Amino acid sequence: MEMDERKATILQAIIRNYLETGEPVGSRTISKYTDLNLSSATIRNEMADLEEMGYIIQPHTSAGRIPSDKGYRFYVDTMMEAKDREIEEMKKVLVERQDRLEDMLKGVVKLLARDTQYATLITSPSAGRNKLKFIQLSRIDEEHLLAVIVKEGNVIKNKVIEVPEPLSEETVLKLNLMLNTQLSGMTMDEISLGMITGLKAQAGAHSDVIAEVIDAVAEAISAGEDLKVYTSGTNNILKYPELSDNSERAGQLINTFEEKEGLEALVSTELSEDAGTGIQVYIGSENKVEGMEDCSVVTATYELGGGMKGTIGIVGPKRMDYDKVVGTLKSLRSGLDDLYKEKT
Amino acid sequence: MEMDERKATILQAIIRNYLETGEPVGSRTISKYTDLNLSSATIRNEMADLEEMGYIIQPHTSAGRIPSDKGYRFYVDTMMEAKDREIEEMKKVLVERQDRLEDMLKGVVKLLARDTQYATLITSPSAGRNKLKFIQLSRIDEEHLLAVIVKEGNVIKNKVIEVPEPLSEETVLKLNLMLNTQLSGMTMDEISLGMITGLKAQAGAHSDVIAEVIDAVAEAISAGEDLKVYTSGTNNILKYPELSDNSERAGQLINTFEEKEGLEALVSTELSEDAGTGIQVYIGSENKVEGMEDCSVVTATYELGGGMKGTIGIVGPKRMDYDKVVGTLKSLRSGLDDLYKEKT
DNA sequence: GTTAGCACTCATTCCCAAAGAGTGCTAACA
DNA sequence: TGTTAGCACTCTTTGGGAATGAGTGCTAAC
Repeated sequence: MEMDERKATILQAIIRNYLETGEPVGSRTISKYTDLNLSSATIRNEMADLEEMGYIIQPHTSAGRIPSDKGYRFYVDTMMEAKDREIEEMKKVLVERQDRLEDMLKGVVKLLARDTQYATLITSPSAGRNKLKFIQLSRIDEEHLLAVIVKEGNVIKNKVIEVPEPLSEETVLKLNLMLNTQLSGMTMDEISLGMITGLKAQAGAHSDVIAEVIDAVAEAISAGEDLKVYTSGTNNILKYPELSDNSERAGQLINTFEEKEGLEALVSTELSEDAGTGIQVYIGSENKVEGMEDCSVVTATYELGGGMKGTIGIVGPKRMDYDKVVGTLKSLRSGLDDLYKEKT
Repeated sequence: MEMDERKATILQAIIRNYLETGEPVGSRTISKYTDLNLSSATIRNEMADLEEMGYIIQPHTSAGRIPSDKGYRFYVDTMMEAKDREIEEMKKVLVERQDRLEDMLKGVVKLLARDTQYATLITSPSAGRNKLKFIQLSRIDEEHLLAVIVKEGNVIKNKVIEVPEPLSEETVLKLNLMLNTQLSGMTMDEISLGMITGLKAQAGAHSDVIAEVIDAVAEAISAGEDLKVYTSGTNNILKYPELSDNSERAGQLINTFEEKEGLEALVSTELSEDAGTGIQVYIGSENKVEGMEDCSVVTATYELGGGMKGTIGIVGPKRMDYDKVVGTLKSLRSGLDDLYKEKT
């Protein structure tokens, strides 16, 4: 059996209709819905074929058909067209350019949730290169030292270090100089054990301080730099009966969103061939997050320049409005691009 | 009509039972449940009285009674006894003393949610005194300056400032000195406009940098220092039909928790007479958060010493297990106390 | 003051019939 | 050979009682 044009049209019609209503769709509906001028009987024949081919499913005898994962996949792959939707509002928010990146991300994800009525998430951009720019030690008081670690892309990390006895201003200055001459411009890999031992030796009595600073540096530089995930619109999950009527599962989903557990998994798999659009669609069990088998996920990676990359994601039911979602994400990407360009 | 001992016993029995089952409770049940040895008919008489007095409500004729807000209030006020429950697990987590306060708070709130099966929240402790300890300016690169602002309690804020033209190391040192001699130890109120103008004049060509630093200082010092709220167990809301069967409302609740909107309101009202326990109970519409009229909220303030104060809250249905919740919060408070003492 | 008894009220449950949606198959048609 | 009309059949959904049962209020007796 082959997929011919008419079958494709019918499949498309079925999916479209199902996306709107969430109800199984019957042959009669399609007969009227499309402009093929075919009777319901003919449609029925075709539908039987489509079912045999695995694109649609009958929940029970004498119900209409609903798309299978394979059906959705076909739809997404072949029929999706980029609609440049207007999302003026979004751009406006982006352009307002909150000085705190964090707030901007929260704004974006919230707006996106309101616009699409799905659950959304965004990860903070991670600097691609992970180089140390400089370190600044300062005395806070007798017992505490503050280490400020600045990375490429002006990402900053603070750490308070307890010191057993007071250090003189002079000592602090010396340590500062030492650390910066040795470590500036280094990446994690380049900081060798030998170097660390050398530093400690130089520091003499204050080697324990150095050890703590090095720890902080390691923490700041490596460790996925605590990838932050912001979410919004979790409550939208309740709007789709197929996700919420099993309250066990709904609870698990909500929890996943609240605790952010496993969401990185959605976002970290860049492995697919996204054809340069930066947009990826996972249907049903195509995503590997536990409890999300009944959801579809659309993700887009964005760039803010300087190797700052992050991911935006939308999670909804399988009968998601793929057209709209993909369109929105595309505009959003370009919006973020513009933002960066304006800024430079 | 007066509240005598027997009425109180019956009311208590009704509430206890309702907390367990979530179903309206009838006279027959109470007759067997209590050790008063009264027949159901007598109980019915008493219940009629209690209803007249406003402590209980009949959802419809020929249903059992459920407690009214007033009934819960009576229960909470008079019958609650401190049970020192064992929460070894919690203490253990606390004692592990994660170096990052943030992680600790997240851990606590999560554990609390798992233990109680309600939705929970915690606010980051805010330093009571809001004094400036010192300011540190450093050059990041040609165009950027980093301002590190350290407050009492070693709370740190960073701000990257763009500068039109490069500043020499010397200038930065001078600005540093200037800022610190003038501003160290100040509170928000003490920094007058005159002082700011004076600083700007001293800075000469670099007065715009000073302006930005002052802005950052103001932001750091005032503005409730971005009170952070962490939540957990939002999905527990779905476990209580009286909250979740109206999916509109459930969605709103979940949204409130996700966006943290209005949760500050729960937490900021210290105005009540908490008799030194630091624990407060809001029943039904006693709390002022929109959409939370059907919930009860129990909050406890905790202290980490040095004027660092925060609030823990538990949100659940009105038929919350008040005994358990209050007990848990009490232990938790003392746990946090211990943690602080150990540390000093 | 307490209790037994009884009539009465409602929400809930269950069952069954009717309706309705949709299918698969067959036979007729162009 | 593809399309269509028609029909029997299958299942789900809906709606309406009837039965159930929990619980009350009231009255009369103890």
